[in-house]
Order: sequence, then C-alpha cells, then structure tokens
Amino acid sequence: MIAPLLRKLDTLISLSDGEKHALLNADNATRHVEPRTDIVVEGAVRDGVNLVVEGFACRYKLLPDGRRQIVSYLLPGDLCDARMFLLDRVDHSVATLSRATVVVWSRHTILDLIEKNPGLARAFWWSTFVEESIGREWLVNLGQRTALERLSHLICEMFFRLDSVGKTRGHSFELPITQADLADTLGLSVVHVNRTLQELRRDRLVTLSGKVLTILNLKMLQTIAMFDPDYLNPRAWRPNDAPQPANEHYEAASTEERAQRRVKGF
Amino acid sequence: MIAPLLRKLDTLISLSDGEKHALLNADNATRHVEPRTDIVVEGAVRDGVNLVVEGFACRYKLLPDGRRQIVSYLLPGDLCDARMFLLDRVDHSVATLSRATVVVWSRHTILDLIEKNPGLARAFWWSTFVEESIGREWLVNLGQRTALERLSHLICEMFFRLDSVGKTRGHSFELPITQADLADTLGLSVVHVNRTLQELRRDRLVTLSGKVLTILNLKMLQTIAMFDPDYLNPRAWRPNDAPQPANEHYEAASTEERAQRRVKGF
DNA sequence: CGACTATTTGATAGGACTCAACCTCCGTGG
DNA sequence: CCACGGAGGTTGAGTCCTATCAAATAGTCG
Repeated sequence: MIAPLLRKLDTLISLSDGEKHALLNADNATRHVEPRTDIVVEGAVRDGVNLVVEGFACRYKLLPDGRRQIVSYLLPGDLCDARMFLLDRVDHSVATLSRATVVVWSRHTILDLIEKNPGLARAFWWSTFVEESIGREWLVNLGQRTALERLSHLICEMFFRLDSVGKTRGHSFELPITQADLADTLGLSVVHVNRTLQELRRDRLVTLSGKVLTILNLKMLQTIAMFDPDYLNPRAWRPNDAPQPANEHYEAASTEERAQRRVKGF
Repeated sequence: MIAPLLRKLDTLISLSDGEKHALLNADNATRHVEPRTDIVVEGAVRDGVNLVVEGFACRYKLLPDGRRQIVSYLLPGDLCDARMFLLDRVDHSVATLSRATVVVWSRHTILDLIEKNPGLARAFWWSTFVEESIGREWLVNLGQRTALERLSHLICEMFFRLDSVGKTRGHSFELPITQADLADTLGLSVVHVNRTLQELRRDRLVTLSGKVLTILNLKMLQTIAMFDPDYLNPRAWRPNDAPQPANEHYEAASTEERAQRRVKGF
C-alpha cells in the first residue's frame, strides 16, 4: 500500500529493514477521496499526516478574485504535509486532482515513528528538500520558460517522479488531471495549454489519449524543456559519497556521536 | 551586527536571553562583498553558513541558454543557507545584488550553537518555513499576476520584510538593486519592468529615486497586488501561542537525546 | 440518452517582448 | 576640471506570444 513511499524514501536515503517495518506496521487509516476534494484546507487545524498512495493531488493558493495557482503536485508516495505536522496551520490548501487514495497517520503515530526511527525522520526531511528544490525549478519554469518549454518541463518532471515510484510503464504514465489543472500549474490559459499540447503531439514528442500520456521522444522533450533531472535527486547533489572536508570534523569527533552523524547523514 | 537576525528570529519564536547571547558571541567572520558576487556557487562544496547583515543578495538559477531566474531574496537578517549546512551541495547559486556585508559561521560553530541551544535550531527551522511560504507566494506571483500586480506585490513584500528587521524609515527603504534584477525576479523584460515602474510612479503609488523607494499609498499598493502579509508571519498560522503537542513531546524526550532533538527541534 | 464536464477550434485583442537608440549618472583619468 | 566610458535607465516602434470570447465537438457518468 505504501510501497511508493517506501521506494521513494529508500532511494533518497536507504532505509533499514527496521525502519521499513515500522512504516509498514504503523497505524494508519486509508481514505478514498473523490477528485477536486480538499484534503487540507488553508488555515484549518491539522491533525495528522497524509500520504498520497494513488492518484494526484496538489497544493494550491487562491487569489481573492478566484485565480488559482497550483504550487506543487503530490504524486503517489508524496507526503501531503511532510514536516508540516509541526505547524498547526498551513498557508495553502491541498486538494485531490483525480480520484485518489490517501493514507493518514495521526500526529501521535508520526511522532512515535520518528522518535523510534530517526532514520525515518531523516528520510522525511530529505523529501522536503526535494520538494523545495522542485519549487525552485517551478519558479524558473514560470519565470523564464515559454509555454512549450513549461509544459515539456512539467511532463519530464512528472515522468521522472512517477518513474521513481514505479508508476510508469515504459515511457507512459497516467495523467489523471485536466487541462485546466495544467493551466493553473503553468500559469497559462486552458486554451493555450490545449494548443501547446497539440504542438507537442504534432511534433511527435508525446501522445495523450484518454488519461495516458506517452513520451515518444524523451531526449528531444528534455532538450526543449532544458530539463535536467538532478534537482529531483539530492543524492546527486553530493560530489560522491566521499567524506567532505567539513565532514572530517565529524568523523573525528567520537564521543560526540549519532547526533553528528545524523546531521551529516541528512 | 547580527541585530537584524536576532530581531527576526525573536519575532518568529521568542528567544531566551541565553540563546541571544549564544548567537551574539558565536565565532564568526565578517565579509564585505561587492555587488554581483557569488557567495554560494551551485554545486560547490559548502563550508559554513552565511548571514546577510547589510545589502541584498539572492538565490538564482541559470538556464543553459543564459536566462536567469532569481528564486528568492536574501535581505538583512536572512540566512543564506538556513539548514543547507546539512547538504554538501545545493542546486542553486547565491549572489549579492548590492554591496553587502555577510557574517559567516563555520559549520562547526553552527552545529555547536544548535547543539547547545535547541531553541535556536527551532528558530532557524521556522525561518525556513517562512522562506518556503515566500516561495509559494512567488509562484502565485509569477503564475497568476500581471506585471503591475507582480511588481506591486514584490514591493509590498520587501517593505514588510525590511520593516520587520528595522530597515525602513517610514514608508521608505533602500532598494539597492537594478531593474534587470527585478526583471529576473518577476519573469519580465527589463523594458517592461521600467514601464511598469513608471506606471506605479504615475499613479502616485511609489517614488523611486536614486536607490530609495518610497511607498506613497501602501493600502492601494496592497490592493492592486492582492497582498496579504500573513504568509510572512508563521506565528499567525498558529491559532494562538498555546503549547503544542508536538512541542511538549519534544521538550519531554530525554534519553534519546540530542539526536532526537536535533531532528525534531530543527 | 441526457446533462455535464472537458477538449478543441476560430477569431480577435492585448500584454509583454525585442530591437535599437538615446539619455543620465558616475567614477576614472588625463 | 572636463573628457571619456560604461552601466543603468528611458523611449519608441513593431511584433509575437498568450489571453479572451464564443461556440462547437467529444467524452463521461448516472
């Protein structure tokens, strides 16, 4: 059930068997949620942590006049709240885009998990790094790229993210969202998203029928989008796994421990 | 020297005298940096944490073809690296926009500070929440707002942020950056930034001479920008200041220690 | 099958970009 | 003290990308 999460976290930071077990066995409640349903409402008090298991969800913000901007996607394996269980409220809402399955851990359960499995805390933390990194890339997308580039970039990102949780088949994946959602993600009008999509199809870059998107020419799509998947993989941000000068300090310190290692391991 | 930081953190989460002292007395080196100088280079190995004390800096990303997007501003009191001292590398660069003064803490110093003053760790952490919240608001800005709205919003944000660290005089503040920087921030061309700025002046909303910006009609500017300062103040996100379950737990944990505190407290 | 919702198409308008030139302010140096 | 050079700011003209408006088509679900 929570396989995508396990897979994702394990990629970020390899988890011990104990940690995997803990996650698998933690109390949780499964919810099936209809499309266009708020999971977390801006300003509301939070009670637990949600994990998207199946389907797409998003964080979004509304302007007083009704304009909507989607600020991130929550794909299978993504935590809706990440570390937000520390905040009572959030400044944005989270809603499903498609029909979705969500696993909910109570605040208590999560804190207990983290307490007993520091590695999990680390992994959660890393996943927020990725989220922030994606956010920065989205800023570049909205600020600098043209409609064609934006859409291409988003498609590339989705492909890589879904692939990392085993939700692709070859170069295809389900894209259970509407063009209006894409528009609110890319800062474009629906009409223009539609035409841009047609352009991608015309150029034999992708296929999109029903809710299945197939990338016909990934390399070309990446080139157009200037897409470099590094930002999705913090592991790659490290030069390699060789200790850094800054780290020697820690390696040297000895009594000092887990805490130090923890920090580094992050 | 680090007064702006103290002031900011104290607003986020009130600091104890001990914590303030620790910060004030921590070893640090002061650097004066010329405009347009990289402080942190994408992909480079990190060694310490930088704090902007005076002047403006920014995080930015470059596209292969040279387009630049500024993804956040670092104003006086802002930490360039926040928790990034845990990562060896970052996916973006940080550069000064104006002449700036930067205080540098070594990795060791920072870890020591955090170790001994969990409250500081918490405060740093909170400050990253604000940063993320700002990032989301910027996404809305780039995705949904028109040029006039974007610029107005950015000006409002700067005003509120600078005001919170005592860097304003009345409704004026120094804006030591170039229109080209604004353009790369707002996803607009320099020419259009220029014209939009003129529009704001024509409408008697702001004044901008030399490097000093004065807001003549804050209320109107906020209305145009649909600016709501809440996102800058996580305190407001909490229902009140009653102790939270999460915190009780955190305070309570005892044997497992620093490691836990590190993770949780941060 | 009917009522929606989503996608597509056509036509038109407009916001923002580009190109190119000009101006203004400063710091430097002869 | 003024000439020079460069960076930043300003203007004008023309174009293009993207938005809007409106309507038709296709899909979906009960």
